[in-house]
Amino acid sequence: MTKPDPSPYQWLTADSLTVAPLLLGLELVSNAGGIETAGRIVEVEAYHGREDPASHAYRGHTSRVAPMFEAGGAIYVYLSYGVHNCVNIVTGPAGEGQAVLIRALEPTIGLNVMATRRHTAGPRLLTSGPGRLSQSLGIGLDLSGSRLGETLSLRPTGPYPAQALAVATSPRIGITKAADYPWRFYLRDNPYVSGRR
DNA sequence: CATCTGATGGTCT
DNA sequence: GACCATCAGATGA
Repeated sequence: MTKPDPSPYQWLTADSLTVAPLLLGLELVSNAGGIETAGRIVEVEAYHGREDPASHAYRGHTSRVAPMFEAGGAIYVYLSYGVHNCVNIVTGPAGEGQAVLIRALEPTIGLNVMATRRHTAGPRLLTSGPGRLSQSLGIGLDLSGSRLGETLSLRPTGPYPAQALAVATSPRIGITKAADYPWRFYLRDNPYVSGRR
């Protein structure tokens, strides 16, 4: 018999830029409220720690961003514009402050539940965007600081075509100096990738 | 299609 | 009191 892997998320302690493209194609599963909803990750955004001006960890360790300084596999949720929750998967070793923002999913499980939570049934409006997908999966601020394997987990899905991986290097909003490294990863031509380019 | 703007609340200064 | 890793609805072309 095979014993369950005690640490199936060990690979998330790698650098956020390494982890980000590996998250594409995986299914993000939520069991919030005891109801299963899920979607395939099609767009992510990598953030570094203290040296990345765009990162919430840039200004150091505060209570809000404390989960970002946990070891890879932790969940960091923040409230955006007073309206939307956004989910990050923390990466890197403890103390680094790295994370990957989940920007878009292709909905796979519980579309009806998502439609109820979102007050719309338009498939593209369910999980195409960080605020939308969090609402669809029932992800609240209370999940910040939890770990994958609790309410949220990752599950492998089928492979995607090699040419589907796309990378953007355009400068982030708020950064004077253009990002000199790739930071946004998405599945090319996937209809659920968010509109922002 | 593109661009603009109001909503709204936690966090930090 | 300022600042947002966003979204929906409105308006104009």
